[in-house]
Amino acid sequence: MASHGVRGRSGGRPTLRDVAARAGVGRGTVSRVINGSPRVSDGTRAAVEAAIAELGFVPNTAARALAANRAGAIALVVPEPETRFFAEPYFSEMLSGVGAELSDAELQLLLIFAGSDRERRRLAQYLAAHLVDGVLLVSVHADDPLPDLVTQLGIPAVISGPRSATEALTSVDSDNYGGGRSAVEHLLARGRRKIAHITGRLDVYGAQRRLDGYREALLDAGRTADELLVEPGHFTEEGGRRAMTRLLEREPGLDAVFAGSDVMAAAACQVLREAGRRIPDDVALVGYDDSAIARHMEPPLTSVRQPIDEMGRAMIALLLAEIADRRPAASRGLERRHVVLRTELVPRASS
Amino acid sequence: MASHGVRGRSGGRPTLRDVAARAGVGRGTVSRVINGSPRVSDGTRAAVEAAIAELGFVPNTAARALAANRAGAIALVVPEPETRFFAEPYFSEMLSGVGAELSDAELQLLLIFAGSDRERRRLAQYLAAHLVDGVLLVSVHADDPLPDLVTQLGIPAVISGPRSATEALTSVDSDNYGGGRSAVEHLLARGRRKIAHITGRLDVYGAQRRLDGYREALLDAGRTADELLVEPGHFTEEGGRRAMTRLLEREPGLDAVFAGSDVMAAAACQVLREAGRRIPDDVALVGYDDSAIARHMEPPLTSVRQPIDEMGRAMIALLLAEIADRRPAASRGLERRHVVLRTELVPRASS
DNA sequence: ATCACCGGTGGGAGCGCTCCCACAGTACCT
DNA sequence: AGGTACTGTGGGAGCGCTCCCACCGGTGAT
Repeated sequence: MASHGVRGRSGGRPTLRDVAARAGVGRGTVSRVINGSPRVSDGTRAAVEAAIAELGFVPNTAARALAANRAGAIALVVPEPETRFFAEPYFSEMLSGVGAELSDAELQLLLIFAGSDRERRRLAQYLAAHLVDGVLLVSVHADDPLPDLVTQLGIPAVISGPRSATEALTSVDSDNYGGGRSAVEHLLARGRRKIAHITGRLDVYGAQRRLDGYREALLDAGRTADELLVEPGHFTEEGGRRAMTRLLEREPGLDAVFAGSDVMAAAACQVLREAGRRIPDDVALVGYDDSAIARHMEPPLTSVRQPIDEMGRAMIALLLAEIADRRPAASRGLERRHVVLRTELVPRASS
Repeated sequence: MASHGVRGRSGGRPTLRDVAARAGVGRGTVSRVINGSPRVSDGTRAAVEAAIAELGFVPNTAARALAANRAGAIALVVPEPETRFFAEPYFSEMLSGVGAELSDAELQLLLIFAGSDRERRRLAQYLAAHLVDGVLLVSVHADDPLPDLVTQLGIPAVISGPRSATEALTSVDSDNYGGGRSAVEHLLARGRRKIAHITGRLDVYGAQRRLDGYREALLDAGRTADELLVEPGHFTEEGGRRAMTRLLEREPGLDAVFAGSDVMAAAACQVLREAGRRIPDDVALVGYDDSAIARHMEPPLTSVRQPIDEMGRAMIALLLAEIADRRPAASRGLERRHVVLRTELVPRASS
């Protein structure tokens, strides 16, 4: 008795061949069924599906990946240390959007931190080994070499905040310009006259765009955008505090502040209060992100909401398209896709 | 010209066969080198390593997994919705311990949430497909069917808080009993006489053990453990608030509270203050977890620290051993391993 | 009736690796 | 001298899948 071909060593699990035998069809047909090919008659498909159910067949991912030359996984790369990842609700929300959109596709999502040099080297190796079919990049700074590495390796990628107006990678972003505008327009509509702006790090493109929105909203309203009313806050609590302090010294007559993030708005709020200013009576305050902080501040903070989970969804959709496009290897490098989602002002008691 | 065997379609990447040709050795030898087999002479090994470096060879994971019948990945399963995962610093710290210990092993870590029914079904499929070589289970409730599923599928697993004293799975835990004791002993040493305890959910084994430690420390000190001084708090802020309120009504003369978690301690702190009690003058307070909350409370909270990152490390070490043990399929089911790491009381101003 | 064509199907030939058997060579015993 | 053992090595035979070519029979055009 030859023991040849009786059953593999994969823990006794049925294989595609077993299914084919059971259903009385060829291996190719079973493969077509599990891959949803339209070139299978209804009767055959039903028979194969029955056999799959009876045997409890689950395709072997490794074999699939090997034969089809794809990894069956995509990576969400966070160029930050883990601690920041957990601290920022931004990532959590992004992750849930990504997960939701991905749950249909039979792709595994890998979460990769690239905060330290060590981790970055590991990532580079990882990408070089083509262990993922595509990459999602979030929270990338303007001078980060990561996007170039990815481009160079020819790995499909989508970035979640373009690094500049001429971003080479397919990107998803929220309308930072519009968000900045809406904050200012809201304050103007409330009768505020002297509106200051605490910016984020201006090497982050989104922060720059919020500033642009702030300026142009003022100009369009027939005012001059006074540069003395603009102060950088670097997206940090400490930066926000310093910026607010300086603004108060320089422009004690201000009656509104638009902060580039909720964290900075919270810091500004403290400084204002310490200076004896009441919110919103003396000074109106608007933040950005509509994070948990905004809702829990006293008074609750008016803030510009970004549809982060939608952004996650959009990233996956674009990435899947990139991956699919890749096979024909056709017209690459020409038309790049950029999706911009709109923001929404959430008015609360602070303005 | 036959195009046979020239180069695979894997994006032009070199294969093990290319390395073998380049080094002038057989394929088996190259395989031995990359797998660190000792049965290779030094000279040959050097030659192969040189060839690998020159070609920039990276083994194909899928092929490896297929041939060796292993997945090359392990899963960290969190039976909670994502939101809680991000909210609890516990997980973040655990993850970093796990990551640190894992970075040497060439295993991929998958983070899997199993909060919803849908996610659980997905996970079951995942495990059934043997896409991971082992599973790390954290934060599992006593009645969760997950551990049984894993056992049934014969997947190596380590659990991070045993479900009972007779946990069947290999487990890692901190010394909850000792932690409870140390909190009480600390309060006794500070001269406190009437020490209350707000427990966590008692269907969580660790919470039960903390309670045991509380009781026995009191008995060992020659006091009776008054059950009227024990009140369940369910590990939640709201639960902690209610428990403290009830304790104050029932035992207005208490002069110390040991809470089963920092969150509950924070809630208790509020209630005490509203009741006009000063901390630590009137009532001393001790928490559990030594989380960020403890450090930021006013006054800073004395708390029992668990070495969470060490626990993560230990889990990986045990899991790797389980996976290695599995091959010989020898004496299974007999000796189970249980590691208990010691806790440490961190004294601060609240006691 | 002849031919091209197309939906539906079977199965060979790999994908790149690991496992394991076979075998050469050396060393050490009887 | 012949046996035994062990180290180091080569390469065949898969692992379970996808891809693709060949083929079969039924249509519609010629």
